[in-house]
Amino acid sequence: MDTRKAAKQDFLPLMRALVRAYQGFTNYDAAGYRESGLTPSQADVIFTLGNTDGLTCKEIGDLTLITKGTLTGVIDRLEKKQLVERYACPSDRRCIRVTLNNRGRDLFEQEFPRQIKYLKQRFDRLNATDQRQATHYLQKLADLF
Amino acid sequence: MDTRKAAKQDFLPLMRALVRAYQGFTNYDAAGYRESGLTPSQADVIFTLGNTDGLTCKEIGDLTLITKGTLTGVIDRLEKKQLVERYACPSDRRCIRVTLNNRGRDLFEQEFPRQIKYLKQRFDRLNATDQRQATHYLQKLADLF
DNA sequence: GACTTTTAGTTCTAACTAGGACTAATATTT
DNA sequence: AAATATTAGTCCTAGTTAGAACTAAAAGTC
Repeated sequence: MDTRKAAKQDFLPLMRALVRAYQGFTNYDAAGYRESGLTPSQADVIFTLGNTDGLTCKEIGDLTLITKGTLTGVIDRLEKKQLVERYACPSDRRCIRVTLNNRGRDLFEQEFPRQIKYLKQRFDRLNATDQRQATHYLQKLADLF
Repeated sequence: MDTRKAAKQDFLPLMRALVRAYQGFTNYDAAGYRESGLTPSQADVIFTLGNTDGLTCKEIGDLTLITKGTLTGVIDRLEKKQLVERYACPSDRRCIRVTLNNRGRDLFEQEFPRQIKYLKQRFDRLNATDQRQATHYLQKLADLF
C-alpha cells in the first residue's frame, strides 16, 4: 500500500470523528471545573471517590483509566491540597486506601453536581434516541480494541 | 441537584462510552508505531506533513489539534531527530514553514502505510454501514461542543 | 515450608499538555 | 501615516502521561 492509497482508506473519517468528538468533550469538560483549581485528572479522582468510603489505588486506576505510575503523583498533589488521605489497608498490606476527607467531601458535593449540570446542558441537546444510538456505536467502537 | 441524583444522569453512559472508545483507540494506535521510536504527537505531525510540501506551525496545530505551546517542543524534537526542517516563510515573516526532509519522508513512506494497515485491521471489523452510522453520531457529538 | 510468580504501589525518565506571558510582524482602524 | 489590535511562534510553569525498574507483600506451586 502506498501513501496515497493509505490516505484514502474508508475508516479514516470515523477515526477523525472519534478524535474530534473526544477532544471537543474534554476541552469543554476541563473548562467546567477550571475555577475549582482541579486539573482533569484530579477532578476524575475526586469524582470517583465521592459517594464511596474509600478505594484502593488499583480500584481508582481501573475506574479512571489513569495508570498507576501517574496516579501516585495525582494523589500526592491531592493530599498536599488536603482533599484526600491515604490509609494502610489492614487486610492486604500491599494496598493503600484513599479517601476524601472533609474538605474533599465538601468540594465533591459542591463541584460534582455543578459539573454534571454543566455537561448535561450540552449532552441534552441530543434527544434520548440519538444518545442511545451514539452510546451503542461507541460501545461497538470500544469493543474493537 | 444532590450528588446521588447527579450520578444517575442519563447522559453519563454516553460520556463514559466516548472516553473508553477513545482510550481504547489511542492505546492501540500508539502501540502500532512504538517500534518506530515516534511518540503519538510526533507520529501525528509526521503523518500530517506527509504528502504536503510543508505546513506552517499554525496549520499543523489546526490539523493535529496540538496547541501551539506544545507544538514548538514536538517540532524541536523532530528537528533534533533530523526528520523535519524549519524554514522562514517569505510571504509572512511571522510564519515558519515545517517540512519533512529526506529522512522524514522515508520514515513517513514506511510507517504511514504500515500504521494505516494496522488500524484498518480493527476498524474493518465494523461493516460499512456501522462505520457510517458511528461517524454520523460522532459528528453529532462533536457538534455539541 | 521453601521457591516462584503475581500484585500493589512508588520512583524515575522523557515527553506531552494547556495556559499565560512575551516578542515580532501583520492587519485594521482612525 | 500613526495608533491599535490581531496573529504566529517561542518560552515558561505546573501538571499529566506511559513505561520500565524497583520493593514489599501475597498467592500459587512443588
